[in-house]
Amino acid sequence: MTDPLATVASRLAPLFADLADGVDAEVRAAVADPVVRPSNRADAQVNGALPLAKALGANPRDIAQRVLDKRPLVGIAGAEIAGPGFINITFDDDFIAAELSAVVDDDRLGVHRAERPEIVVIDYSAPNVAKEMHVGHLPSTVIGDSLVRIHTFVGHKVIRENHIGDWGRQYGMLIEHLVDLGAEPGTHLSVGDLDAFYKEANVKLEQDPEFLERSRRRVVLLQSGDPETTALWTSLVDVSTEHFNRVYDLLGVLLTDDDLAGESRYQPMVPDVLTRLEAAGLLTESDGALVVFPPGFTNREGEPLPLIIKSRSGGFNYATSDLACVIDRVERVGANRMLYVVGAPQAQHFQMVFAVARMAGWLPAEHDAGHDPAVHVAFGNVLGADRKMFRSRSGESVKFIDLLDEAVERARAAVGEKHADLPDGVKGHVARAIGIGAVKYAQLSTDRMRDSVFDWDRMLSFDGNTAPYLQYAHARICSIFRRAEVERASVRGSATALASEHERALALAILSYDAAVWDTLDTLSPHKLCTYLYDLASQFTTFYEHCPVLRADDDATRQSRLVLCDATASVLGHGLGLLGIDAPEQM
RNA sequence: GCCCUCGUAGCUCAGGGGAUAGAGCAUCGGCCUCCGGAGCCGUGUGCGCAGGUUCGAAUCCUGCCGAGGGCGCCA
Repeated sequence: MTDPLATVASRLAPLFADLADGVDAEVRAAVADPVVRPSNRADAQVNGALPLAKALGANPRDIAQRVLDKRPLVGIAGAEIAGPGFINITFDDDFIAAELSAVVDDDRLGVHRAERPEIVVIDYSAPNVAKEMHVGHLPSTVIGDSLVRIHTFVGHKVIRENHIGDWGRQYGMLIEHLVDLGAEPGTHLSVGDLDAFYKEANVKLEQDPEFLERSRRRVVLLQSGDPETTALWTSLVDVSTEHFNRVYDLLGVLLTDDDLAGESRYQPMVPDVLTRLEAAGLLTESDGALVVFPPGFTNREGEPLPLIIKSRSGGFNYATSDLACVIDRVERVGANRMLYVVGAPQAQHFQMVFAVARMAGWLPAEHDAGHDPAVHVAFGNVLGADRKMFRSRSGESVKFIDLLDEAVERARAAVGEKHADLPDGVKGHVARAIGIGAVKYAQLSTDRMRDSVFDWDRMLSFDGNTAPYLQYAHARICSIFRRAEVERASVRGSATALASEHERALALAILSYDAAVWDTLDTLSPHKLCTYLYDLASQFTTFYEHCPVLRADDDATRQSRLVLCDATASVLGHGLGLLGIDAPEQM
């Protein structure tokens, strides 16, 4: 734990707790928090004396003074009481320097591990078989990938699940269409354009009664496990996953075929869901369907809203397989926690599924950390510059692969223009890092609950809170070392002196990485990490502007500043890595 | 009709009980022979509205307005 604010908090907390001793137990928990926050008047400020004084009926400044009388921050920081009872904290330079060298030496860059590692299932991406991936899959795929990386980094065991849509009534028509195209079971398909394929099948379904009937029969065959039908279905899934993998490879996310956990996988467990709900006495018949009524949900007429387990026609729908999923993840996988990275419109669905799972006693116990065992990590839409759903000029949804190709092309043009002398091989790699990074970062850098606006020029800009800006900062630092002909690792044991405010500010920013990562994790909000990295890069730019590194006045200063450069680059590179974004050494 | 999410500067977004609300872009004005000018400094404007809780509210609560979404057998 290198977050300096956390260090202060840990020193002050017992003292606040002591003073709060006489307070009613219920309010004590809240009032004993020192409330250490960043400040624009000092390195940090402690606000906890005010509420504590209120609870004790005492003077806040007196409370603050009694805390400081114990001299809890010796060797860490100076403190003075300000205003109505704030404690302003100014860290000792020696303390910052010591913490910094610890971070520089640490391959975790100061980020502490989870105290209690958990098994975390993260459900994300979830494209549909026989359809091309489109922009709509961007948020889930990119946010999910980042959450996977961050959870893994702090020591959780992460189970990636790509809950692809590979089951349902539409597979009857798709398989029949395959048959019409002359497909043999087991042969390798090359369905050129998945979207066109899907549309063709759909047209036939609407126009050809004979085809419709065949499709219906085919659904039954599929559900009953007919070998030939299953083989055709499998080839359809295979050609789709090949397409998914092309997207994932170009995008640079961790998903592989091993992570595929389509709806089909959970079909065999569906009867068990029914049995268990029945045994728990939760199942009700309503309008011919078997349902569960979780309390608190109502329909348009104000009547109780059911979660439908088995439809009137005898079919199961996605609520049922989602419940099967919960059971599987908790009982077979051993999940302590499940994250569903799925769009906000499905909020009510997940609330109901979680409610029913809880009623049935299937959810894991909540941990002491207080977080929910099942969380819908919701996000808003991707909008165009016109604030409407982002679409191509022809009004179609934009294909994911086209989007990524365009991103790389645009980045290639920018790189060619600005750094024409890069070797071609490097240029291609850099173009990809910048283009893909720009798309990912644009998605990750805003609060996921808000709709995001897709704007090529803004996301590819080298100014502002963008991937290229961060990548540039990183590359520029790498170039300092190249120019100096110094190995970055070689400076890591050197002493640092924080002579100027800019060096201090940069060092403190580096030390905040721990807090930034954990804040991101606690709120499942990658944009907090983005904001931090942008702030770090800005601090670096300011530092670099004011503090000559290679032209420093003396060797010790130069060496000290090289340490700051190295640490900054390490955190930038690592932080971008947690977002799933590459940081080239030159660009 | 009920429920959920969102509303912060001209634009795109941070900040989500703490003192004087920040950044980028755009505007305007300066600076610097610059260790990668993909630079630096300055400049103006803002918390949708109204109540409430609190020592303290952009932040929490209620109502209203506005935008989007959801509300029984699709996923």
